[in-house]
Amino acid sequence: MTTRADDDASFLARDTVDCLPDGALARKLALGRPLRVKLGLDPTAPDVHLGHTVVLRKLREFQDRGHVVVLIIGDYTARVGDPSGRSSSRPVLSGEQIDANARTYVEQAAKVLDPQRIELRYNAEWLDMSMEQLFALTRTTTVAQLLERDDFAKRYAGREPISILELLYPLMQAYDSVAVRSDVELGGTDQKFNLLLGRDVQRAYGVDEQVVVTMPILPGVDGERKMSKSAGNHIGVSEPPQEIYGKTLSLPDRAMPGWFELLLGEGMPPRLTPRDAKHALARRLVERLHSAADAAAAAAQFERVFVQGDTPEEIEQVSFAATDGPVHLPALIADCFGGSRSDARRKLAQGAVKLDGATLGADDIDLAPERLEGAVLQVGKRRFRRLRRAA
RNA sequence: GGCGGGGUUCCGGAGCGGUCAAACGGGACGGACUGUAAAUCCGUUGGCUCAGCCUUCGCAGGUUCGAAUCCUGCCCCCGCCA
Repeated sequence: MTTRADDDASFLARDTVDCLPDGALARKLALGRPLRVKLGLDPTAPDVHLGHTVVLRKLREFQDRGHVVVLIIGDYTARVGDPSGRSSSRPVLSGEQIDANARTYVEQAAKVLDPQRIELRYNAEWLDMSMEQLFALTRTTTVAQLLERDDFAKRYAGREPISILELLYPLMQAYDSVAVRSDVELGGTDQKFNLLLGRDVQRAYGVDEQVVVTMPILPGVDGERKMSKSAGNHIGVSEPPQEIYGKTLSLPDRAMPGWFELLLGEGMPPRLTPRDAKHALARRLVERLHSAADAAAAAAQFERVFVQGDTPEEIEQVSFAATDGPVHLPALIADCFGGSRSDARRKLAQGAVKLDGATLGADDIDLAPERLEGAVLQVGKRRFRRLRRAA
């Protein structure tokens, strides 16, 4: 016969990659108390993107069944930084920055999680330990065990540097599990090693071992690599509707089924053409992260700007200085859209700049203010500004 | 402690006395095309008062008509052996 716990377990194990060990989740659920489901966060990266939401959605399912999500802010590790040469991506952060990042993170995660059922913890609380305690922790694991991890193995074999601190990270993460008594830890499949190590370390400390749940990795908008901010192929959950919509449409068709599965938890609609399916996907994502009205507006604007080649309904206004003489266009473009004046000149030469729909050329360096007043300045396909003379 | 390899434009990585604002690849941006902010093709990718000028090749000096390239000192990084 199947119990309630078995049912819950099979529901929660749905679309996971690993749920280890076998039967462990059902046993935990059978305890009948709210489980503590852990997720560790890197406080250096406050930008939550769709890739993270795959794991967050699973956490939400736990919450909806009465369990508690324990978010751990890795403030201690961030404060220490990573001394190995390859670590420009791990700057040392101040306490205030970490707090601000954590707040921002929770705010963004709340688009998926139920903020009422989150326990927020900072790992400096327990990692700021004595040497003696550190020794106890490091004794639980051997170097060989750590070098088992795929990326360490590759780097070691390739004679690339691995700092002791990097080796220590998995141990610190594992100790987090000891400290918060986690029943379950979630992560992407790339976290599998660390999550399993958590079990070993918990056992060494005589704590009940956590269940390891891994989720598939979401590919980025390039359809190739894992979605990440550093790869520049991400869609942030806080991005404006228009951005989310447009970026979703840039997804290669072949990556669509995966996105439907991982983000919406359903198969791709079988009857739609790729084009309609992608628009439907984009709409659903904007609806979830913003609202139905925003989604409709984003769809309309996309149609207008990219299909019809028209200007958007709403254009940001910008004022230009009302000098006596002509206005220096490269300077104006640089001010409006960023970049250098030289870059603006190149854009002009490439026919990328339009004024009220008319393409300007490399010779249009100085324009009379009268021509600019009230006009729409466009650079490329998607950047628009309405010009107003400063009073 | 010993031996060896390095620090170049956003990233990776060529260049090793002039033809170097610096190959090539990636990324980014622009154009054409498209259902698409995809793919593909073409182009751009230090700054500026832009047919010219100015500032870049770890830092500081030096040699030379001329240095990313040679010399001296310094700083930093990496691997191997012990």
